[in-house]
Amino acid sequence: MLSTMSLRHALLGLLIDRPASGYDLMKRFEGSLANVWPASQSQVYTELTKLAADELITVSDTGPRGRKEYAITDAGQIELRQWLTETKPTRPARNPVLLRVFFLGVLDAEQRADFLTDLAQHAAGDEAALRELRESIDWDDTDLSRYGRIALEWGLRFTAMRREWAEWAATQLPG
Amino acid sequence: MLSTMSLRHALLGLLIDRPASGYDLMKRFEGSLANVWPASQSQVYTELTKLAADELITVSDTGPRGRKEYAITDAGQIELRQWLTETKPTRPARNPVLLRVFFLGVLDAEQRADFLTDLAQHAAGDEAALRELRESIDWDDTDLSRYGRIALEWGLRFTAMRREWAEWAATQLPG
DNA sequence: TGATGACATGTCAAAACTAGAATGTGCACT
DNA sequence: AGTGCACATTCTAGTTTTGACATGTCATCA
Repeated sequence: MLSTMSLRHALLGLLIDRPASGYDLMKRFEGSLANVWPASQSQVYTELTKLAADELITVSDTGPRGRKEYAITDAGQIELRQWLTETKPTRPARNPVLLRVFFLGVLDAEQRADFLTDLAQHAAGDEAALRELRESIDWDDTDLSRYGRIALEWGLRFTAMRREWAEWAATQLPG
Repeated sequence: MLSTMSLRHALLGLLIDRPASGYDLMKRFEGSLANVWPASQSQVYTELTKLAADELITVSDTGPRGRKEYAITDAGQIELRQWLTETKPTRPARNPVLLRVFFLGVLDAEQRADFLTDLAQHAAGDEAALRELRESIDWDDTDLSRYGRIALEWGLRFTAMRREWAEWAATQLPG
């Protein structure tokens, strides 16, 4: 059992709000959590089966088309709280962009400049998309809404930082 | 063959500078790339074997204690350049911190505040460590040095952003 | 009634990653 | 001569992730 196991906690966190089926969870994922913890369909169903086996969730209801609605158990709630409060030493995340930056010397001057221009433009695009997302959501008073907004702000600041850095980096290239 | 495969490119990138053994590469990793692409010892050796099998690198020399020195081949150089210029659709990265933020509502007010204070402090600590790293390195005129500096600046801006965001987020918590 | 599309779950193989154990060699110093 | 450390590689076992494939059901509407 690894210390990460974050998909399970993402699912537990969604289920603490209200019971849901795998299909429901997939859709709720897309709206919010997919931005911070992408997961495929097969992963979600596999993890739900495991969570049920570990009795952190139970099948609370069944519906048409074999629908299974899951609800979080007491043990699941405890597990979720434990995970939330456990402070992690969080090792540095992988960064494919910076990995490329390290080896920019391999390219010629024009390609290098293009690379950074591309990054700046992508960041600007992401920034615009997040702004649009912020406008499109009707923020209510629920927890998920409040904390989702805070997470979105992180994204906005991050994209701004990436854009500014890429623009600065372009000025640092050898003439 | 997946589109990522970034460890191979990290190794190719290091080998383009000069030939090295697995052991050498591990050490060079620790100094620089480990910050943007952590890899374990077993991963490095496994990948070197595969790279050699794919003829992107070859054993250029052998030494005491079974040492095998690898050199990049022409095919390897082509592969590296290709990877560097290929523009990636780059899906959103996993973010365990933000995942937790989404579920902060589960905790009580004090725990929530502690959580964000912790984040701010960790970010501040990381920022200080990076500043120290920047001072401790003797930056020369090599490519790795120039681009390493640019990557480090990314880290500095990122940690600053994280700290500022965590401080701001604390002001957004419900009274 | 037939087609379509949303609903709904599941299985599989391959690749990647984690975490460590196991094994041994050569060098330098006392 | 002995000892300890840096050098150096390999293997194993388990977990996670990816990406696809397979299978079937229900509701709606033309």
